[in-house]
Amino acid sequence: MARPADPKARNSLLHAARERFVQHGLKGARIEDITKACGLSKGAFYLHFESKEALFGEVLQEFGERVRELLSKHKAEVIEFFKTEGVPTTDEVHQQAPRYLRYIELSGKSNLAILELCWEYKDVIHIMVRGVQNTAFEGTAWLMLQQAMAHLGHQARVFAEKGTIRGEVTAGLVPAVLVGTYSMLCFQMIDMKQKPDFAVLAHGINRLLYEGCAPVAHHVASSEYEKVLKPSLLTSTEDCGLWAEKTKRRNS
Amino acid sequence: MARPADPKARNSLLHAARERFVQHGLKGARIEDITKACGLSKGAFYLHFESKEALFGEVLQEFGERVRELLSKHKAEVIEFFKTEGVPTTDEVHQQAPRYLRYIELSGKSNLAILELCWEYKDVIHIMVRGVQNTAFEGTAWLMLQQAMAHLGHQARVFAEKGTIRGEVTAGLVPAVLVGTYSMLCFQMIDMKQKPDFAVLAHGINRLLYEGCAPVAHHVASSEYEKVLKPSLLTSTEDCGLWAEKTKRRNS
DNA sequence: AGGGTTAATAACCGACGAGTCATTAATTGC
DNA sequence: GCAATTAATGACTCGTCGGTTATTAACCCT
Repeated sequence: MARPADPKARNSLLHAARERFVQHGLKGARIEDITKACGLSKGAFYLHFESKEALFGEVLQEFGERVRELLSKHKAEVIEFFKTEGVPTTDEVHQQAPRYLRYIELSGKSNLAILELCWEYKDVIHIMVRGVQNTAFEGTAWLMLQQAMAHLGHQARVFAEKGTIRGEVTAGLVPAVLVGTYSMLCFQMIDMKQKPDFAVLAHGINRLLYEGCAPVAHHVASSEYEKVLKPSLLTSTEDCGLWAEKTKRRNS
Repeated sequence: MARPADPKARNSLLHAARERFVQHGLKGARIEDITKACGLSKGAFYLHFESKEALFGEVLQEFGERVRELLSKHKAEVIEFFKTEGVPTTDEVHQQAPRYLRYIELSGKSNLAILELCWEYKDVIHIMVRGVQNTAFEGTAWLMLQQAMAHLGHQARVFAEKGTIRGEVTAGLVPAVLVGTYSMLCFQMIDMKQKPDFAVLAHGINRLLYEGCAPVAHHVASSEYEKVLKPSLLTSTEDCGLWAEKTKRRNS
């Protein structure tokens, strides 16, 4: 009884929009360019989407759900591991004990999954980080990074209590290192034509981090340590307010 | 013979502009708002600056010079250290030997200086990263990050050759960890009202990184390692093209 | 075939903001 | 005080782009 819409029009618009957003940002991308790329007119866009922002919001929602899903799964796995196997001790880290290595493997698997997801949505990440000036999505990326850091900070605290992480390495530093590193990897993805071997990277990062955080082995003379380093560097080991405040700023 | 310009007008504009840029981005900040904040009219802006972009370019230039200065100074210091003291060995890292600790201290000092500089220009950094969509400065931040990674990658390679960094931790990973971590710290600065104790952080990061990268101690049974971890995770230790290509994209 | 319905078009409107420029105000030297 | 000069003003132009809408085209059903 009526004229049906081109079944692939909506999808085509979505695709073209994401592409333009990467190139010019959410604000910089012109609706007419998006529609033109699909062989449609400007008006057609509004038959399928409320606005540019609504389109991007839809994609972002999808990505967000995938991320949350992954994070809660990882959280459950870690809790399960701690419950059945316990938290690896400092010595186990130094000795490369099976329990430590199993934990690293578990952690690496989860991080690998996150990297894979980031690869799938690399354009969205790129847009979120660099393409949403003065839109409703301003700050979304930063919010997600902060959430990720909070998520990881929780875990780091467990290790800190167990003594797996030495006091010198501020507990708040661990999430920053992890999130920072993964961010760098994500930022580079947009320029890669083919997917690299994330497994190696995820694994390497975890080992680097955990072994780097491990306290100095008991058998090592700690006197050397005191002799060389200026004590002034180490007086304030508390969090120096760096991770305290839950930021709030910028609304255009 | 002529009316002199208000001597503090230019500086006042610079200051107000940076503030607005942080809040609304380079494009989103309106010239009239900037001038209004200084009690001036729109036209006055053009007596002092070619355009908004020119103003920001001036500030950025200044920041860039300070950064380059610091990096080249650090490079010289490291070269000097390697020449007079040599590169710390794996065992020295494990034993927390004086030479290793001196190197960490040197490295920490330099990173501290960088953090201090970032604090001074935290608004500029914020703008560069999140406030230059569709301007000539698009991608500047990313470029600087890449340069920093290249700079650090050079150093990491020296350590890799000496065996201080184990092959498993991809050499390219080290710069990503460092730059990523420092980026996270910089991103947080804009929301802090007072300067935290960067010395503790800079020191902690360096130790975490170097000790995390150190190969497993000789006396530790590496058989455990092989037993638990799937070999598949470790087959491709090469750079998987992640750090190869010198990106080029996005020109509006 | 043709009437009804909806997709799609493109000319149009309106807001917004960068940059201009004729005009006015302030300051200096004589 | 007055002429000369330049700072400073703000109304104006102009291009851009998001969103609207009257009109046309395509399609389905009977």
